Amino acid sequence: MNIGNAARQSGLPPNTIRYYEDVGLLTADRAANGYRDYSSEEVHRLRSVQRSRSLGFSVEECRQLLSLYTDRDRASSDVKAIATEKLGEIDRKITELTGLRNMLGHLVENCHGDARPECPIIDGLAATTRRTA
Amino acid sequence: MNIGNAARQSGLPPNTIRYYEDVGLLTADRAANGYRDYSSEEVHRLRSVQRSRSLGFSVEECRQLLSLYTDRDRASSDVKAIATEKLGEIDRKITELTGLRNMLGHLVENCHGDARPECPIIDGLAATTRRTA
DNA sequence: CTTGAGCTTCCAGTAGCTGGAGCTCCCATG
DNA sequence: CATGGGAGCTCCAGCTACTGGAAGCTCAAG
Repeated sequence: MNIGNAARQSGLPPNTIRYYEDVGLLTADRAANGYRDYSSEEVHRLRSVQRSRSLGFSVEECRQLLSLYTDRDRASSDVKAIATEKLGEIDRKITELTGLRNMLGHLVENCHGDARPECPIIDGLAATTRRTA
Repeated sequence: MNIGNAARQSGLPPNTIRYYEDVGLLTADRAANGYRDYSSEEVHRLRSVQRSRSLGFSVEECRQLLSLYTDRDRASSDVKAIATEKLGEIDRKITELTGLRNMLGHLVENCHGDARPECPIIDGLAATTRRTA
């Protein structure tokens, strides 16, 4: 599969995929004509990076996450340590997103949606933010 | 409160806070000596930006999110539209994080944590990724 | 009144793309 | 078989969002 197809399937622009290759996040086979050639496994890796990046993980963190299910030579204790660390971050992110979600959910439910600049929930938000702090 | 204190309370480095001021994401009062002076409200805004950025929202999106509970002159319909749009994104992020969480959770639970390079779950991960695709 | 931590501005550098120029390649159509 | 267009290639410049450091000012403690 060439890069355009891989791009569509992974949700990443071709240039970004090339960039990830440049920085060693992934490798691509080359066809006889010099075109990059992606297996479906590599496309899954691409998707995984796309997802992780959009969730606020750095490229370095993506590298770690990828290594969890790619480096079969890696010791299990290593896998466990990294996975556990990332789990903590993920749980924190989920908690924070859920808080944000609730806040915006209230906003949507309680606002009138008309042109009136009065939104009863907005006043509560500072307090909400304060509680989370 | 001066910038160092605001930095500790918001989790953002001072230079980043100054940068956010440069790009107009927030404003800071100035004390007589020229030092920036932050109210607790502004610290909450900082925390909110820190959180949103770490969750993969761009600075522009943070600007929108901030405006939801700051611009009291904004029409409610506007607030509702933006909030609804962001809600969708947040739900998607939560779903993806939950998927990632489950994957890593299995990894941690089922790996031995010793030096053996055999981790029974790793084989399943490609399939998991495939299912999510 | 000095010392040092913390503040100021400004500027250079880095991470992570993004878009474009200038080229080649492939394939469908005339 | 030629040819036009869409997709690939490399390389490079530019952008976003910081990050770190220099050079200088401020303030509280000793």
